[in-house]
Amino acid sequence: MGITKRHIHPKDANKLADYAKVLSNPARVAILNYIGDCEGCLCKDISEKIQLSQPTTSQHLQVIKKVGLLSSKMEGKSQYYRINVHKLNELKSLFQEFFETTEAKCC
Amino acid sequence: MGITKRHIHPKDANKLADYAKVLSNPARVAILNYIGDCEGCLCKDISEKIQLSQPTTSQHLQVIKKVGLLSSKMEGKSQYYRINVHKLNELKSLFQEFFETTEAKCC
DNA sequence: ATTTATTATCGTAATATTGCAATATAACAA
DNA sequence: TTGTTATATTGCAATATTACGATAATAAAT
Repeated sequence: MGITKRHIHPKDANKLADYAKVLSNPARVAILNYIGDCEGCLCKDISEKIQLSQPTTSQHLQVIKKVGLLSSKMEGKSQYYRINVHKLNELKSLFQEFFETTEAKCC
Repeated sequence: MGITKRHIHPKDANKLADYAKVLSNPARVAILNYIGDCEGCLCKDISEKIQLSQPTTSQHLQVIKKVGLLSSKMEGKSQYYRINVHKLNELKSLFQEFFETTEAKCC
């Protein structure tokens, strides 16, 4: 089918899976690593750094932004991307909790 | 294209993405949650619990097993799946490190 | 031997994802 | 206005993923 049956799974499972999906592509992980390195990054610079075309890079940026991990502000013709630390910490807690409860249960 | 250009990305990025991909489907997250609850789980029971067909459940189990998060042993006609705690902790550390270094860099 | 129970694999259809070229959009500069 | 620069969007082709029915494979029970 290709379609995931989200409705049959617990909310928590869907939520974690959604966040994991953002991290499930190495280009997006590389983007987050790179953005972490500078403060306010341009799509063009990112695309050069990660060696993907500008349209592809832009699309990945939208995917990451959609879940709230990125914020951006326009300045002139440049769009500066930043990591949303608040959201990053939310993810960090979610994953940590998942691993910890899973470990606690299975032992 | 549909094909991910793994070779252009850093090893770390590919590794994290590979693990994230396993968690990027709510059925697999639900499976890990359920297996955490019991010690040694049957595919049949899991498929009933998560409400997916036996073949689909079996496939998801193989995906999780492939990255080393599950071990299994045959007993009679039953296959008992267990969580590999060692691998689980490896993932936990990897994700934690990713979030922490990303946070440290961006502030 | 035949049935029953459990799991894995194969084949297939539907949908999703990835990546790029081409194009559109927007802001500034000359 | 025209040109330049940076980004987003659209359309598309190739591939991946998801889910299931049908079928095989295995072991125990009758």
